[in-house]
Amino acid sequence: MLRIGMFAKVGQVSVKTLHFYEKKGLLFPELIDDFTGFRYYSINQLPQLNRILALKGLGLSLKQVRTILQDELSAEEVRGMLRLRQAELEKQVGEMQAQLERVAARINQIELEGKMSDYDVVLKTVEPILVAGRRIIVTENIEYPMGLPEAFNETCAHVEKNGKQIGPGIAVWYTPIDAQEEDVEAAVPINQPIAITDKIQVHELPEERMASLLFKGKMNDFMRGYETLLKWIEANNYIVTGPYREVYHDFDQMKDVAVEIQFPVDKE
Amino acid sequence: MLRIGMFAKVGQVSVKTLHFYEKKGLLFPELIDDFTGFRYYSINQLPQLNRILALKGLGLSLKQVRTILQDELSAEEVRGMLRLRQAELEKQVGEMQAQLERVAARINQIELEGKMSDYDVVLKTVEPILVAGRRIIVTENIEYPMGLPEAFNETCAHVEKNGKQIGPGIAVWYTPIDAQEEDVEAAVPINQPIAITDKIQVHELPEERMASLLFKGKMNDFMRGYETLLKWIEANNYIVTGPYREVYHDFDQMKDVAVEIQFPVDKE
DNA sequence: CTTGACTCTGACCTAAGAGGAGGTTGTAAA
DNA sequence: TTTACAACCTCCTCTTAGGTCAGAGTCAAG
Repeated sequence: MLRIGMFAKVGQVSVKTLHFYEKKGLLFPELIDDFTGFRYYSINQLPQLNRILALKGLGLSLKQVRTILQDELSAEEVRGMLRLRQAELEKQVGEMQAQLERVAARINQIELEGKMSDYDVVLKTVEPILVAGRRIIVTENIEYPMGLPEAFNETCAHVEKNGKQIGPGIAVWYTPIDAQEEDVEAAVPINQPIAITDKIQVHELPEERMASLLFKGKMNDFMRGYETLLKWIEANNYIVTGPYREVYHDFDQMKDVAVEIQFPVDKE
Repeated sequence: MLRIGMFAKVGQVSVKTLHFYEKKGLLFPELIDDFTGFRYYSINQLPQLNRILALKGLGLSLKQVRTILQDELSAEEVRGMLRLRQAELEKQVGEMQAQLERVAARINQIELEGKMSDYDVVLKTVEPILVAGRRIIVTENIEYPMGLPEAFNETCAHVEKNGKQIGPGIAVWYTPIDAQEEDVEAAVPINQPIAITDKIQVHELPEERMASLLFKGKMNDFMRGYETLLKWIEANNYIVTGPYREVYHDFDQMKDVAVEIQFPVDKE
């Protein structure tokens, strides 16, 4: 018979851990002195403790360990749990490696630019959203497509008359980023379908995984947002999978604007 | 100005999270209505939220994130934190992969044997321990070396006379596991140096990383303990790095014995 | 008999929120 | 104007696997 301290020592755990395992129903001392409350363990209980530690060492929770020990699960069931754990672990390793890449990219970026970038990229999943949109082709001065504000004005006016705008305007670029002409849509979110015209269509922007960056500042700095975002996408080994968007959260040309740039991305 | 629900939606976090970040001093609403207590955020605060999420996404704790944001750490300092995080992550990935191996080994073992093994192997670090020991060479019947019990008796008697035994007897095997003769020591733990003789030496067993298994049962089953332990060592890609030990926690030949087998191991 | 090491219970702490209770406010339809 | 309902408020408890005291009782050796 060993007192708890001794048993803890041979089992290489803390006394608190033994208290805790007892409270959780995992391992009870062979004897508890009724008067003093002292716990006494037998060396024969060491295998039980070792089993607990071994299973915990596979990353199972104490609750799972208790299930295995108490309910004497069959080999099948245990194997199932381990398979599950295996899948979970593989996922976690993958996530960690992705995180490692992001950390490395950040370090790299700091070393190159000497400071933390002003903008941060986040990965988000945007919900599908119903819009009324006017799609235009622009061939001149494609950095600031002249027709886009007008297209938004038209669309907004149409939406006002026939329904209700429920969110900030969205520009959707259907052309590759450096093409000779721009194919862009001025889209306005609505909550239910409205009448269409020959120019203004109603459709749903799909749900997508987006790499997103909120640009805040003067419009003449705007391209830096694109630079940062595209650099991030490259550094993190994503690829762009479709049309990208600009969401005009706040767009008063006189003051600072707030425009979110979103690129749909996927790994590899 | 957005109410918290809206801001949470565009920022892709929960309302709870915004409450929490406020409590932790990470992100305060631009305005709180004194009468209603309602929080109002500006879309201009989205970059702040995104920065928090980006840094958290690197695996930094919220406390670290707050340090970075509040104290406006220099690029150097931030890089230092990220380096630290990188090292930490690499370690964790290594541990996870080791865990993955252990899980796979367990699954394998269940599939081969159709049940969970009766014994569990644990990795532990044993403390250095002072012993009085009698080392003998045995050439006959090496599975149960005839001289070993006598060697223990001698050593125990000597220890009794000159000091005090402070733990269970330990046999230390200095020969490879399948050699033709056994070179084994009957060692008895003591708390301070005692007189030596020409046969009984006093020395310290070193601290070591041990793969350990507690065998409990009849002695004629004892070799199964060795089998299990050696199989485990192989399956987990460890190698044996030195003399192995048997610790006789309970060794009454008439009843079940409790003997711990310890092999010093290292990776690769 | 005293001292020091060991043990007991019970309470509070960790990270990052999730979930819920019970009450108040904002907005839209009837 | 009333009413319904969604959104919001604060406060409380819960999660893991124990760690860290505090205050009191117990054991073994000298």
